[in-house]
Amino acid sequence: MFTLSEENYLKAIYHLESDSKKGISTNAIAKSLETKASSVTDMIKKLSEKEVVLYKKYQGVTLTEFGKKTAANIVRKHRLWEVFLVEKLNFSWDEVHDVAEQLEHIKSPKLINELDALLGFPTHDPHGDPIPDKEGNVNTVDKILLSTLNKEESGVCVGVNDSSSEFLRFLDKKKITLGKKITVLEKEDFDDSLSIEIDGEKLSISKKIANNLYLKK
Amino acid sequence: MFTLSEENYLKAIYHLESDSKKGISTNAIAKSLETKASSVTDMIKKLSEKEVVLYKKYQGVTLTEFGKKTAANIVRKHRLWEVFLVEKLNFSWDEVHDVAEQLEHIKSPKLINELDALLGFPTHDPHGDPIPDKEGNVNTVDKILLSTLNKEESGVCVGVNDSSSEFLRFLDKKKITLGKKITVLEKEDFDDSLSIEIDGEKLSISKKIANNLYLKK
DNA sequence: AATAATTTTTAGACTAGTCTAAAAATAATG
DNA sequence: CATTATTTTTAGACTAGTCTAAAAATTATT
Ligand SMILES: [Mn+2]
Ligand SMILES: [Mn+2]
Ligand SMILES: [Mn+2]
Ligand SMILES: [Mn+2]
Repeated sequence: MFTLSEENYLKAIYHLESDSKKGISTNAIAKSLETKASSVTDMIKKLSEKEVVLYKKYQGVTLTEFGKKTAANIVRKHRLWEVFLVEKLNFSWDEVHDVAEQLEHIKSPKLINELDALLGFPTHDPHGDPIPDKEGNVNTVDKILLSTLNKEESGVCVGVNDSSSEFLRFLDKKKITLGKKITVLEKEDFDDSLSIEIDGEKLSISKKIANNLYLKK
Repeated sequence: MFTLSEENYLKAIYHLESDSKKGISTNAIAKSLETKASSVTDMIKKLSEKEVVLYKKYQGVTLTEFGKKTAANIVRKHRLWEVFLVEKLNFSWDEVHDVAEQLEHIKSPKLINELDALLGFPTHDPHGDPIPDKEGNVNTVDKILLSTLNKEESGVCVGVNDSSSEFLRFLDKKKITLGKKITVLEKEDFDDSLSIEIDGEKLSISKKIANNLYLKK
């Protein structure tokens, strides 16, 4: 069994690994958990004792297979709860994160299995992120950033890179939701902004937005 | 805000107060939380600082109004989650307690309001215990123990005194569920056992059972 | 009322998790 | 390659929550 704190560390390392491949640095973990490097070093030693990470001083950490499975299961719970909050409890996608952050630590295999069934075995959370299965396997889709599309190309919204409330509410305001088709009409060299078509309407989109919205061609 | 531990102490005191009226003793709290009296004394001081209990050395504690409201809110959450687990996730009434014990500490007013609505604003949990409203008010029903009924009298099952898995599964086996009518056919002076009628069938019930089943006349 | 039994509190210690400040190791730079 | 700069680890301290053992207060019993 893992403590709440250990679980949060595991999850942070899991997410950092999916981006960077190499050993995860103490500082990277500290930044992602808004804690201090010295605290991270302490915790890493505990996690290493528990055989969920491999650790050699000054070399960063890597999750073991056991660690990966454990972390994936926490992510699974987090995302299933997010679906529940949106589908059953009328939360909007920018309200779910903090609550899911708590709910992901509830210990009960039956609870999560039944929740999965209640929700109809969803494959993705409200932000388009894939839900790991019971074994910790994830279906990674080949999604690309809107900013990488060329003029005339189009795709369907499938996820966000930044899932802050601010960004999500911005998307809501612009009526950009998952599942909608976007076509790039124009790319401005000057400020890298885009002119896109969505819902048959023309919309101007900044570089920052285009860098945080994932599409599937 | 209260820590998980503080919340568990508050809830324990709340339940003990509803039985005993007077100041709750250190030992009683220790017993109910399976901890040591010295730990209780420490925690009581913190709770007293936070103005949720009144405390004078060697005199036991009483909840303040604020403390009562806070505790009732935790009980509210516990019982709403129990209803959710039974109604939506196919848990049986003997499986819900440990999970609800964790879920009751999740912090999110919106979560609990929406859950309440999803469940159709239930008034009682799966064990027949009343669910406090948002203000912490409880609808106490005048329920009586089966053991207090006289020969020929009858009532409807509305709750349990002991909510251990063992007792609840025993009731399941005997098909004694909330809402069913029970009539006392015979009272044995020898061992205080009862002969009852339920579902048109005759059943023999020990003193221990009769002391843990609540009826409403 | 005096003594014994019980309850409660205190004193001191321990673990988990965190922090600051300093030391050690690694990486970057001229 | 020698010197800086950065990263990481260690050392020591702090809080929350718990425990054991001993002291103090209360309650029960002769
Ligand atoms: Mn979390
Ligand atoms: Mn998400
Ligand atoms: Mn609890
Ligand atoms: Mn209950």
